[in-house]
Amino acid sequence: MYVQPIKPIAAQGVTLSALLQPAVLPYDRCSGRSLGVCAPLCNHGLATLVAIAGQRRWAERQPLYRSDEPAQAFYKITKGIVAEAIDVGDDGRRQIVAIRTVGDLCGYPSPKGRYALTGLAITPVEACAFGAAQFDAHMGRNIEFASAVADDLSERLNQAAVRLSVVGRLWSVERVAHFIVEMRRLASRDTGPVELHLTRQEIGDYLGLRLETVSRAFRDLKDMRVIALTGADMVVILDRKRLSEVASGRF
Amino acid sequence: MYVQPIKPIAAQGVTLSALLQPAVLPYDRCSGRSLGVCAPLCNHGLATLVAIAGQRRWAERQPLYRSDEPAQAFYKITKGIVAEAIDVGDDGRRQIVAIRTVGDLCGYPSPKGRYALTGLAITPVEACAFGAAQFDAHMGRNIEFASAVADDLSERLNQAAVRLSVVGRLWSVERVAHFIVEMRRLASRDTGPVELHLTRQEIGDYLGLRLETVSRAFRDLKDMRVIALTGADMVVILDRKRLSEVASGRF
DNA sequence: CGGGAACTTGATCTCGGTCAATATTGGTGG
DNA sequence: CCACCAATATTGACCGAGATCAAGTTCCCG
Repeated sequence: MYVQPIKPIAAQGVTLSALLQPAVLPYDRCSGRSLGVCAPLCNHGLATLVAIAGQRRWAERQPLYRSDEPAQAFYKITKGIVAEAIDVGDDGRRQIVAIRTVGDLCGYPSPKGRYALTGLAITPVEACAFGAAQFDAHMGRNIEFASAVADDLSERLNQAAVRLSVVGRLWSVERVAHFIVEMRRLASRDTGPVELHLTRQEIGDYLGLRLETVSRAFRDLKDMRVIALTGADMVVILDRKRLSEVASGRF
Repeated sequence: MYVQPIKPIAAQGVTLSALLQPAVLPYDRCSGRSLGVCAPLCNHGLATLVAIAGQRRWAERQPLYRSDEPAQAFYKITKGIVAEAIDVGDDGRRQIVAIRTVGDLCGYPSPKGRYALTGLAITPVEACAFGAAQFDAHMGRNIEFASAVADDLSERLNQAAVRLSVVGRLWSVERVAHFIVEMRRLASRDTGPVELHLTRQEIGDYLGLRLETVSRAFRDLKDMRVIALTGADMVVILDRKRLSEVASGRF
């Protein structure tokens, strides 16, 4: 089963080749994560929704959307990793709220019809764009879809609760351990080294730490023989049990 | 318009007088907050949903539900304040994820049919209980209700993002200032002193701080002439503008 | 191979945690 | 109504995790 994108919305930095890419998307890609939203999306009322979807691409470190911008579109990621961030104060403090990947929806608008967060492409990203208004309209017509969206949001809310306790209650080494476990799960491949994708600065913004502290926490985990680093971006997990213990605040 | 509770579900610590209380609930109380959920709840499919609702009460510091317990019921708070918390590690660390009050739904189960969080009555609490299964069923039938739930969840998710940036990126004084602003909004009455309801320990668990640090932050805000304390639980806001500046990380 | 960005490491400082000693408050019973 | 007691809050002294400042080092990428 294939989703056929129609009328791609113009994106900043969109290339001609992006527009010329095969006009079909493997359905399997959609079902990578957030199956709850994906399944009804693809099975029911598909024709309606597909008519409003367009495929878009972003290069590494490009914003998909910015906080406070009028929310014109939602995105369902089909490739790559997106960080959703919020700026704090006016002295450059930033908090990465969530990391999204293939199958996830991102760019839910806040009540006032504007993006609450800034979406940043951590890797090159591809995503299906849905008009926000049409998305809403579809929700109002298709009950299975509405339920699936509610389930998805509920799941995110639980993730947010975990994030909050990580940032609020764990020590730096525990937070970084937790991050590594999360990134392994994100890769949906529990063998081989874990690719982090984020810089130390970004990991810090995700965990509420300074980049130097993140670096030192990696060193500590190395010294504990829990992980090994092969390049700054590649983590080999040596002691999975210990890692998840540390990650959950049990030493 | 009134909601008539039928067949109250047995609650631990429920008193006879609670069961004997007037079998009607003023609708106005329902619409205090989370109007999106409340309105369709009360206007559409009311008969169905009311048939599964029961009124319950809890005393101060009693749990409404506990994390990992099978989720039998959702609650819509009709009176009082509830803290939703999660335990971290096994050394007594605790994170209060959210503070809910009149009109809010709480006790959404996590995917596995168990409560993700522990709900704690901060004040004496009254709430309408809905069977989880019936709630789901109702969502599957009533599209307006499903949309309203999705909107409510979306709103909470945005709140969670703010919470995350508060705990991850603000200094202790800024966090406490933010807490005071939140509690003023919660009281839905922007005049007169703000009642905190939470102990210093609980405020600490909410903000990711120690109780001593919370106490010192209150003193700092007093010294800055931004607030005054009349009793540990009563805050008088002296400089609202300054307070909200501090609360958002701008000194 | 050169240059810049990202990472690591070290030295020092500071905010918040920890431990401990009062002070205050609120609830209970005489 | 008041005295007492336990729970909570405040304050102080000290410590330590993490922030800050400052070099170096490594790793890409052109």
